[in-house]
Amino acid sequence: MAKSGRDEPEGRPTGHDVARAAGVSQATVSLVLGGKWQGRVAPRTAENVREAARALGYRPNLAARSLRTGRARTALLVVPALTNDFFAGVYTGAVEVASAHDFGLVLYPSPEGTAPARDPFASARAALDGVIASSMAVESLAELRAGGLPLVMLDSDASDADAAVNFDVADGMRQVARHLLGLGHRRIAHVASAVDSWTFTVRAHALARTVREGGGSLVRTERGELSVTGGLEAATRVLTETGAAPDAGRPPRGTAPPTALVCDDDLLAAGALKAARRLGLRVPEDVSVTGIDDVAVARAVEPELTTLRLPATGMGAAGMRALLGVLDGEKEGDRETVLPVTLLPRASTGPAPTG
Amino acid sequence: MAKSGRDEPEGRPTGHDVARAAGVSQATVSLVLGGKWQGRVAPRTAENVREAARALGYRPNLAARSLRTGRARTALLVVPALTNDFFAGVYTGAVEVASAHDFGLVLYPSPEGTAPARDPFASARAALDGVIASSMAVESLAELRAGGLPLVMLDSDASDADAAVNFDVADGMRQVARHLLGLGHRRIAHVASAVDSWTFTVRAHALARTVREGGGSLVRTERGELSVTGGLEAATRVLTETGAAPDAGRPPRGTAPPTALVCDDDLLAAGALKAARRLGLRVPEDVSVTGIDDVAVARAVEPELTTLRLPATGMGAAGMRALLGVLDGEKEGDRETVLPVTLLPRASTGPAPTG
DNA sequence: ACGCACACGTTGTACGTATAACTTCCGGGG
DNA sequence: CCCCGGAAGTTATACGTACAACGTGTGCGT
Repeated sequence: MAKSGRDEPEGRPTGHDVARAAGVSQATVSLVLGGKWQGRVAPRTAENVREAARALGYRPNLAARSLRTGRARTALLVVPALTNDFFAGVYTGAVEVASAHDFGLVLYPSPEGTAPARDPFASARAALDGVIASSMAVESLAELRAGGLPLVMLDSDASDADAAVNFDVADGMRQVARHLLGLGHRRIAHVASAVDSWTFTVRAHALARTVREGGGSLVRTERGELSVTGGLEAATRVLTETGAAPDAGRPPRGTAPPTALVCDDDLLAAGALKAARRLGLRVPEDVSVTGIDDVAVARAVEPELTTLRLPATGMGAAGMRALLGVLDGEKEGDRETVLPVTLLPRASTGPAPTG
Repeated sequence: MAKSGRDEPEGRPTGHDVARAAGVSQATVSLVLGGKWQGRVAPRTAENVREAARALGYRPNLAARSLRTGRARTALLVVPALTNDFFAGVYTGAVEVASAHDFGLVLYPSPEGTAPARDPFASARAALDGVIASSMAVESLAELRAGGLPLVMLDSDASDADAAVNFDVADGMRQVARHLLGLGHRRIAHVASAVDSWTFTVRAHALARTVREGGGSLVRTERGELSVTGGLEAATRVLTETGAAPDAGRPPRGTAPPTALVCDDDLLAAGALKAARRLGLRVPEDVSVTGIDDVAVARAVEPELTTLRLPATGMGAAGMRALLGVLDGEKEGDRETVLPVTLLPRASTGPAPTG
């Protein structure tokens, strides 16, 4: 079988094989397939080369290319969790832009959203040209920088990165607050993220300020892990310790009970719905609940969540574009992109209970 | 700046830099750091080399290594969805084994669980040594094979792959069926997956057979997309069209209403819970519901789901091990690994209603 | 005293690509 | 008629690594 002539070269065809088939040199093949043959190779010849490459099923050896050029045309996307479809959206957006520029995108799910493993390349060991990191803790950010790679931060403080893409989350929180104020709510509680990254700090400030300016007050803040159970626990604390739940035993401690719960993401909000139900409170008749992100669960729960839609795919796309810009050595000033957010009023918010 | 002596070599240190620092040749560096220096290099020298490498922060150039060896020490994991934490578990298990063998693992989320993009390498463009694919449609499997890469299938038909890892899902379905039969249920409905892959076919057969053998009957099968809304729709059809829901308008069409809904995964089951609630049925008093997978939502919904725990991380780990075995050229027979599953009885199943 | 084996390395090369530098051909202006 | 310049390619080389094939020196047997 293997002895039948060696016109069939060992394994995968290389640029030399294509060159031989097209009757040119390997250098010409590289020029043509690399796209920079204008004025250097006759159109007819170029077509021959492309034809031969197609016929042989030629695929450039990425390792060789990468070795020669020093760049891998691959980026790393660091996300805190795979299971949150918000980050799935970020990935989708980023991979679309990447593909359009013939870039690869490798996904690294940083466990717990905190620190990537000692070496992010241990699992995503492909050679990388840059990193896009989402919602990271500060120390792990430093580790990434230590790699010397260009870094784009998503939804985070921009100061330590080469570029940043953020949501206008302050505006979003203002929209949420005004929505609730418009429904008559005056006593509002904040179910916040337990981790203390930039985006959550901004949310808290914008919420507090807008509520105060609108004549309401932020009666309580409880922090919880960004999950349904985290929301359940935090919201339970809010509702029982403020006396919002009628039969919770504990008396209110000076503060009147909130009529609305603003949650830092949809998972927390879903947990808050569970907490309310367990405590015998109806949503939205007794208490209103809002989320952020507009992930799938926002519409899966009952009642469906009023939430902020954050353009996740837009953020991924913008992040990838920003990274490409940095890699192209752009010195332009738009190092920070801000994306608008939209309030989606649904069934989990309603008029504040009278009294 | 740049003129200050060239004792500082351009960019990242290479094996030659390490060699110079350690007073040996680059070949020796390669031998030592490659681990195969036993009897070829003096222990003292080896230690010197390692020391120099550490001091310089040497990192082998993966592109060069890959070019030289022809292997990338990187595998691709294809999963249908990022948002399902079952697959997150698979990834976790696989990456653990990969890291232990100094392998990289690149994640490719195949949109919709059906076909990976025309070229899986377009997004995960790292050079690959093999592929681990989970729950794929048949035609896309053929595309993967066309790449000529070793392929390990997870939870799928083993015939077309170099190795396979499966759950003992037939046994699992028997456990579910016996659990329900033991609670007195005799009329059972199956909320099945809309996609028709191997694992779901097996589930359906095992369920039907065990129910029949236990003196019950499978009164209905409805298919739905593997999501909460898919489950909501399919379960609604089951409950209304069989007359299980009292005020659903449509009369039963010859079949008595089911008292239990066996769902092909936890998302479907969560949707079924919603459907039951909307139709005024209590779970488990009026109807019992079971899921499969034991993902986070199984405990997030009310009541918590009785479900089958499938060892997702175990599957990922076994898959990676199998791939490594294939790459090492093992001819051994254990091309198929079968993992046991466990029934977790929780609050969504109870005694069948009398009458 | 001679060589021979063994321990300890080194030299050389190839992997496939991109690109700088060089060649060759040809037509036209001086 | 000669030379010059552009078009159309080609030749040569380097990227950093792994490994096969070669040196060296030292101790030991005979």
